Amino acid sequence: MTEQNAFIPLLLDWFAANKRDLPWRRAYDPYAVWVSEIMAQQTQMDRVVSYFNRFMELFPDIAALADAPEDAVLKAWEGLGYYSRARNLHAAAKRIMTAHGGVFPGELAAIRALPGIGDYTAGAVASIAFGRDAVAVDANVQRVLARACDIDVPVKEPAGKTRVMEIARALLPSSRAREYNEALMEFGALVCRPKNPDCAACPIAGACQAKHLGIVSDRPVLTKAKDITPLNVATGVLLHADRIFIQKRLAKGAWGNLWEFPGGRIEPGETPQAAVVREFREETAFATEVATKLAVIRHGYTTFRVTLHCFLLRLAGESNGNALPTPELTAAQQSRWVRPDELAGYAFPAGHRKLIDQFDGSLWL
DNA sequence: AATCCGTGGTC
DNA sequence: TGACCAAGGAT
Repeated sequence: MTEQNAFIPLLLDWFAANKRDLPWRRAYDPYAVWVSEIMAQQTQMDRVVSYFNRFMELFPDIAALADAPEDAVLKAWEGLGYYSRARNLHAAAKRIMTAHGGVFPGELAAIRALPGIGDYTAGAVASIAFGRDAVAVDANVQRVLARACDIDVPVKEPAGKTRVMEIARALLPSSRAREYNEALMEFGALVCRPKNPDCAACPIAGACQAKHLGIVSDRPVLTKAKDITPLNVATGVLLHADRIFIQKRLAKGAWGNLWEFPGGRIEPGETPQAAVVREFREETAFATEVATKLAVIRHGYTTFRVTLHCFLLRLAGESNGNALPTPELTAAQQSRWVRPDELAGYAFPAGHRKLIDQFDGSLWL
């Protein structure tokens, strides 16, 4: 791919005139750039900004983040998904305090060695925050270069990934990596979009091979998407003596270290009501019964499409007055009986958060 | 290499 | 409505 680095200056000009006014672009402070890059993984910048601003208010610098309880960091991340990012961010802040004297490292290798930072993020922070000559190849860059240079192999597979990386490195204008990387990504997000790319307004259309060949919609070459699995799940809000039972999930697996209401898959032939009672018995050893059905919530996560049946539960049989029983936990690391107004302070998976926000304490007290 | 890990927006 | 997909990383 030696043909055209001719379009790079056009891209840099386009970026200078069209870049969005994002908060971390004010001073390009390494901590702010780092947080923004972690938050932006597998989502879009527009969705990140409000989280970013709140995060920086709560944890204004690396020391504040390192000193914060992990629960507080996860609460600030609630709704963003991929919560290992928040756990790794927190762990990395602690490591920067101990191993780097509280100063964010400026060398590519040192950045890459931090937990939660891979090739992309290391290149992004090194270039954007420190001006290093490093590439940052994300899905935008893959798409833009696949179209501009007509890459005919899937960019998500090793061969295509390597190809894009080589091109990106070859085109990198020395000492201008920040603008270069940001320009490629911003251009991919705003003009050279996955669907409906705005070729009519494209500043590099004249140099785009896919455009020239009339195959823009065939670039990048996509790999087949994974099948979506429907999932029926039951969960229960156990209310006793004006308290609600919640448990903290295990550190590993989905929603690690977040809080939740007990529940689980509805087995074939099983009613949602039976499932929630069974799950409560298995996860807590509590004997419960359904008081009312609260809601049916639909939401997706990774490759699943969940139908979440939500119930209000009470303890079955003689409940020993207002005493709050102690569970035998099998699927959680700890549990609490909390007042309904305290639910707002805990980080829940999105499906459970939807349930909480839907009732907001109005029904269960 | 393949799988896991969330969520919400878009068309 | 449902399939696709986004400033990825860890194992």
